[in-house]
Amino acid sequence: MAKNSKFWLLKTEPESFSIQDLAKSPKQTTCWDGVRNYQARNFMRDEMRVGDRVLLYHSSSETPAIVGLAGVVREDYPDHTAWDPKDSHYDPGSTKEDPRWVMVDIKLERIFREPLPLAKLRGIAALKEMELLRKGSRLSVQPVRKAEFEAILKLAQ
DNA sequence: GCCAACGTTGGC
DNA sequence: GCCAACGTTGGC
Repeated sequence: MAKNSKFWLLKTEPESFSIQDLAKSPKQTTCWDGVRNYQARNFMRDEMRVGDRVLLYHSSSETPAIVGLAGVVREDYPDHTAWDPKDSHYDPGSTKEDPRWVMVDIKLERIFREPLPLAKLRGIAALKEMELLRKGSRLSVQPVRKAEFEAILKLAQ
């Protein structure tokens, strides 16, 4: 792990793309497409770097939970799904000359043996200020503090 | 399915 | 630039 690597949490709805789907992907790698929120995009575009560590979170599922670990293997490049009129994330405002949305590639590192449910995380003192646990938090790409990341790894072992 | 908390859009 | 209306996210 690079010295200056940062930590992130990425949300996904397992019904559309789960960590199990990532495990079955070629090279266990996927492009993280479909992000259509400026703040989330800016994190991907301006701060996510190869080697950064990523927590994967299943949202809108029966038991919302952090389910595993991944790493950034390719930095920001245009999200081509924004150009596809048939894609649910189509954005006519994004052109090939001036792409509005970006994505990164992530590679699976591991699936936690036991997912860490939101309800459990709420009881952990070290995570009190975690963005994920903030009321009304909706960011699908969010930074995670080093201490938070380490506390979560500890819970997952 | 409900609804709180957001982000975006567009009239003025 | 304000802000109401609307759409979306996501836990419960």
